Amino acid sequence: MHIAPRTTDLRPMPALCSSSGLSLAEGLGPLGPRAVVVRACKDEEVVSQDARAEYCFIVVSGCLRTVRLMEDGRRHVGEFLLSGDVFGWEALDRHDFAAEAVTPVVLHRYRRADLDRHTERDGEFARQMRALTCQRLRAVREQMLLLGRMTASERIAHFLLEMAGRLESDGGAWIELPMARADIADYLGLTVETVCRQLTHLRHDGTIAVQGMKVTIRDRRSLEAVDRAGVLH
Amino acid sequence: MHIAPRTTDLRPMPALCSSSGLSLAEGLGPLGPRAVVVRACKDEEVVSQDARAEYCFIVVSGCLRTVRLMEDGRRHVGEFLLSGDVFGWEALDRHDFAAEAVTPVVLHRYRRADLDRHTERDGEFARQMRALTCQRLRAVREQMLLLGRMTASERIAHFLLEMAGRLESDGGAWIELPMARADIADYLGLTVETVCRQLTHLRHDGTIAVQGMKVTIRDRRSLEAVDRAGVLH
DNA sequence: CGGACAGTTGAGGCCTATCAATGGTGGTGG
DNA sequence: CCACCACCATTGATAGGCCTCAACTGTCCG
Repeated sequence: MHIAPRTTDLRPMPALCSSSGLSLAEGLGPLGPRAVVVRACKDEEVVSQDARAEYCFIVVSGCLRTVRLMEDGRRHVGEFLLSGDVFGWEALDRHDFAAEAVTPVVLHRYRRADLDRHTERDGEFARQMRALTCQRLRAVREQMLLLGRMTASERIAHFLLEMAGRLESDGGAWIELPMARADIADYLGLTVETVCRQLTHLRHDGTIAVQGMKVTIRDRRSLEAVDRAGVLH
Repeated sequence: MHIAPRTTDLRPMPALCSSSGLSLAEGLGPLGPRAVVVRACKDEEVVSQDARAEYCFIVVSGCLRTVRLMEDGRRHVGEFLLSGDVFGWEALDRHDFAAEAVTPVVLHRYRRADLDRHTERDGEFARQMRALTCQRLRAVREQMLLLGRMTASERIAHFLLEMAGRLESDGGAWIELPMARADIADYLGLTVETVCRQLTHLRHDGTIAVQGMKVTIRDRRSLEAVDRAGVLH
């Protein structure tokens, strides 16, 4: 595993509030596994595809992407990881994808062996980790429906709503997308050009406003009308 | 949850060998949760989408599909479940997809609450269930790459190799696909017509032979050459 | 100021979806 | 036992959505 070179201080696991509503920290007392703070700069690889899965991470700040590459260069982004998200826990022997920093990131790193031991001792912690994995599975399955059956405009609408829900809006309605168009394209199974065109289309409709990486949703109804096509009932 | 009406006998959990190399039965002694045998006929729904997740199932024989529907009728098949596969374990509060019988199936049904209790008592069992969930996650992620970035011919090649690996070949090289073309199409994010055309193309190439639902791979190299595009290295 | 790179927009083509028709097969009822 | 029907599989013709290629713009940074 390729770890960012500036691994720094060692400290007990901090209290951390997960954006997904679950906290890895809950249930871990001062006797729990210790975290190593890891930093990575933009586009740096934190975990290599096929690397032995020795560590597990929590995102403290910043954004990462999980990436799979094909021989001929085609790329797929599995998911974006934001503050509070956990990754590396669901690996078996090896990571089956790479994790790269989309922005500069701060992570807490845990030895999986330590967490495994802790899991066996703390039933509540085990339950939470299991729930985390199940949530991940649910999210990935929803993405499968998107990739298999949705049109480009539906994918974009879905993506914008997802990000609006996960990212902090700074008081106003503006959200700052941390990732580039290419990342969005590889996440949605589209090309950069198609992503641009769809955004332009929504902009001309007045549904959204775009300024570089900043986006604001002006007409949430319209977006949801497109996105709702993907939900039963 | 809509359970097949012919729920029958009650019996202690049987020894069962999973096709994925893991057995839910392992680690469960005679004191483990009890299984109810459930049967469902072709196309019968075993679990409804959004139903409360009360039960967990192991496939004893037959084949099922997990299905998600969109308002306008578009359908997505998440995965095919074969003998030894477990489903319902990874649900949180509710199942986020339906499970339908592709062929007549026999299942063993467990109360999730019972399994949860057993999980807390038996660390080895818990580890196995966790590994099962992780394997499922890995499989679903691979499918994401397929849906997001592979061409129709690559998807078909990948599918045939996957099924050849999972299904019993009857001594000869012939495998009997349990599912219809429409199921394959919804699984691969294609249309029925495209699936047919790709199979025809492979047949004309001499790569495979097709007789209805029976398929045999005549030139494995060719298939792998197409499929390998999806794997790194 | 210039080069690199991300984003945007345009033109054209290809792959796959859509629509339509035919062939094959299994089940059912006369 | 066979005719009929429903359904699935297959094949063809056409259209459309998204990709590919290309040019241009804007921005950041050396």
